[in-house]
Amino acid sequence: MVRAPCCDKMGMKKGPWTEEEDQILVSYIQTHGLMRCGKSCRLRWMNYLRPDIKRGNFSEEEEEAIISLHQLLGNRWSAIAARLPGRTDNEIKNPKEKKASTEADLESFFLRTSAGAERRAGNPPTSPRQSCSEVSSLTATTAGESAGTNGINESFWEDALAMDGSVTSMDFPSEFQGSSFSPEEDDVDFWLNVLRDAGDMSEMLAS
DNA sequence: AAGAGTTTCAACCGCCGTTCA
DNA sequence: GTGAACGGCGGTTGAAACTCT
Repeated sequence: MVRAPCCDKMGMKKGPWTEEEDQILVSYIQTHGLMRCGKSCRLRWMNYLRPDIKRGNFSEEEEEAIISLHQLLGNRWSAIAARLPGRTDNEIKNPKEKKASTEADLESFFLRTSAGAERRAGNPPTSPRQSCSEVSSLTATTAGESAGTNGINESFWEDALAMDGSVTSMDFPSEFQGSSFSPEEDDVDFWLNVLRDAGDMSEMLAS
């Protein structure tokens, strides 16, 4: 599998430099005397100068998304940033200590989720088997293709279901066991919806 | 007012995967 | 097929800004 070049994503040209492009670059450097390596220029552009960069504080929604995605993806800052338009990986990882690194913050976020409401109310976890089977049926109908191409293993399910707080990894869908998995960026929204639905179903089952 | 301590965040580093000659 | 260059990433650093005493 070959990752699509960034140039394709951004509508930029790729491939060998032309004579004309070389001349433009040379004259620019001679005129402006920019003594920066390409890597440094790229970083500056990507993290600061890009016109679509969104500056300023994170909204509450963005903070919650970051916390959720961090639980789901770990320290894959670029993958998290890809789900937050206008935000950079640098911006997200820099204040991470204040976002989700403390138990208190995680608990605070958790208590705002549907499953957290159960925990807050002191209710015992609902049936893991029922909840998990609900999740598995969701994945079977909605994520059939992506499961086939990505593969999903136990650790993903443990991480994902742990977010709900009321289900365990006791009985993962058998078709997902034993295969390797690395969530694709494009699947994150899907998995967040799965987790959200799992929380909602736990409440339904408990009532 | 000023020095110490803390926080913020842009920039850098090094590694790894991809591309291309 | 191979090696150098490049791009992208996560982790880290350090200077500036801010807060506290």
